[in-house]
Amino acid sequence: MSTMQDVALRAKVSITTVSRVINNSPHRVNRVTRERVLKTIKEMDFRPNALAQGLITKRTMTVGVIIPDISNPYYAEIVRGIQDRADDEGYAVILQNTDRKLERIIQHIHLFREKRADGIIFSGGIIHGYEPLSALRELSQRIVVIGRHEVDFPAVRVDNIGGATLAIQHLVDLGHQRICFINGPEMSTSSIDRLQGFKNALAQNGIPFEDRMVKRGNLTPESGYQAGRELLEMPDRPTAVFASNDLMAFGAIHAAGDLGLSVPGDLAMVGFDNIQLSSYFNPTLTTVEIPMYNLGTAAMKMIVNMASDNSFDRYQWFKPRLLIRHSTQNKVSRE
Amino acid sequence: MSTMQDVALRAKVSITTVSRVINNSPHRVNRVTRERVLKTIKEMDFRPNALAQGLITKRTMTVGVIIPDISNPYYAEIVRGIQDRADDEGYAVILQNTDRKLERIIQHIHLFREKRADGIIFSGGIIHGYEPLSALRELSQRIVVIGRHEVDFPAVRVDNIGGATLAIQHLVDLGHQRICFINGPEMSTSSIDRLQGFKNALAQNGIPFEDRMVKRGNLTPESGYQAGRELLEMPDRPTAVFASNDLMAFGAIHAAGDLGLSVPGDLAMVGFDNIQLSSYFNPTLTTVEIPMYNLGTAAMKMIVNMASDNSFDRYQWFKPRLLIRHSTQNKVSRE
DNA sequence: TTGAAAGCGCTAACAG
DNA sequence: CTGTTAGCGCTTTCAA
Repeated sequence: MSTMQDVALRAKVSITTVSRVINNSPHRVNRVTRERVLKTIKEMDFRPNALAQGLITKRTMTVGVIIPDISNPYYAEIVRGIQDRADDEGYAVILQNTDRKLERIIQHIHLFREKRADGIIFSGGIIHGYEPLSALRELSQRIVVIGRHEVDFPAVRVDNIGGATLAIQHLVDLGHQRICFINGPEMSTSSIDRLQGFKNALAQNGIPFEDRMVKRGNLTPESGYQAGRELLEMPDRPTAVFASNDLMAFGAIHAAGDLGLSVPGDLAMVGFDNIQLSSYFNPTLTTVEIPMYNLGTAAMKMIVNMASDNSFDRYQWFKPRLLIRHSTQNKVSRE
Repeated sequence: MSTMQDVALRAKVSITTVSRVINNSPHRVNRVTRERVLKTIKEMDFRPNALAQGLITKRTMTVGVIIPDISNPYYAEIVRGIQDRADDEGYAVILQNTDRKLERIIQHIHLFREKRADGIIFSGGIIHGYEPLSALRELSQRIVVIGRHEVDFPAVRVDNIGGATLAIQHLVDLGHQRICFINGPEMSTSSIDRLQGFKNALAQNGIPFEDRMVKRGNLTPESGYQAGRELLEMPDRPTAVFASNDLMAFGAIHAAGDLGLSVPGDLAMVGFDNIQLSSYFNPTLTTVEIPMYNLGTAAMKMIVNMASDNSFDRYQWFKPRLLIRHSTQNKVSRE
């Protein structure tokens, strides 16, 4: 692969001049010379070595993104937002999955340090005490987290407590009293917040909370199916189920079907996230919408702002919205 | 951020020695010295600068991945496979979406050249003549494509023609004669192959092919819905629809519902890919399974093999499988 | 077993 | 406007 040296030789200029035209340096370069260099570059199909550039400039135009799992449409959508924005800004994104494993998180952070990523975006809030993230504080790298975290970093957030409350209130308004909750993984901060919202809403409506009304899943349809089955086989079967994400809601609806129960006929169902398929599922899913794509673009934008602007907003909040669809269509009359 | 220089100074050894212990160089280092260096590195939380390393070694331990769209669960699953394998092998992956736009593909290839990615994995076969990919031939980078392409690169492939044939034959065996096809984007090589399989199967069964039986979508549920509606509103309504991916199949099923038609009661539906939700959708979707995750790991493995082994298999084939579920449950009696 | 020195490909003063 | 020079942080001969 050709180097700037090669270009300089062939264009009969110094390597410095080549550098200047490549970087559109403010330092003026004669028009004729510039054209000649440009032509040579094109002829040789020369591309500057980003490693060498980064070594000097201390900027790699790379951001690292750490998420639990790209197969989850929720994260895929966030990543899409990040990437679109990154593309616009000339950044490349390195993606890493953690499956919420602490050791992998740490390993990925090290990698991003070694590669001198300009910034790191961390999504999928987790509870692991202070350690892994706090290590980042010392770094010169820009950090943005999506969601709530133990450590105080610039953040893009959604009101998960409020979102869950919205969902439960909707169910209560429909007449439901026996409402169950399928929660997400315990290390997840969203799980904690959504459970909180669930409890708040019950309390506000004078409905007693019981532990057995809550099952835990790992955000997959499988786990939603499993949790749904257990819930629906309880003697005092719930009339409504709220799931911590749409994928688990789909699983639970499936479980209902297998038990001969229809949604929304025998059971109301509410999800969380509003992934693309929620409006195509049968029945279409009532859910609490999170603007995932915008979460991604906002986080990336923050990373960019941190470079230039010191007075950028450290926190950005997004409001969840309740989308009422067919899975909660029926009012409850009995009871 | 501390450098090897700093470590050397503090450990009272030469920078060379530090390098040797970091790289586990075959060149022997005294045990005591090594321990001391290691201790110092830990104390200072030193991480070698990958840019500097790459500049010299000409290896970045980075692969670029180019796909149409990470929000599509099909690609998300492939990417997951690539990443898991990359993690195991110590590679980082840079991900780029193209939305099947030629200019973006070219732009991303340039980026990977500048960043000196060791390899590039290209998924989502496209038809753009020779140009963008052929430019890659000259590169020192290792290239692997997933799917069929115009240019001959090491590849991981699936028999799309055979897969489509499987689907149609299943429908014919069920008694269907008026079978429609919702195809994918025209630049996509899979679309071409699946259409071919569709035609082949019809021919084999003596069913005439008509252009109007084929609609084109862009692989989203929305486009499947649209295409489904058009197909189902034809005077001689089809009794079965085959979609080029599961997402469009979901959309088409939704369209059927809106028209008061039930699947599989009034209409049989077959998809392609077997994304995770296909077995949770209502009805569960009969589909042609593609081992997406394995496609990803295989491609990444190939990239790795290309580094060490010159006799690696340039082509790897995966067989699609038909998964029969509820969306094709009913036999056709009328007609 | 250790270190000195050269240089990967580029940018950034500093002169001219 | 153009070029010379000194590194960026590391690996790799080559000596000692």
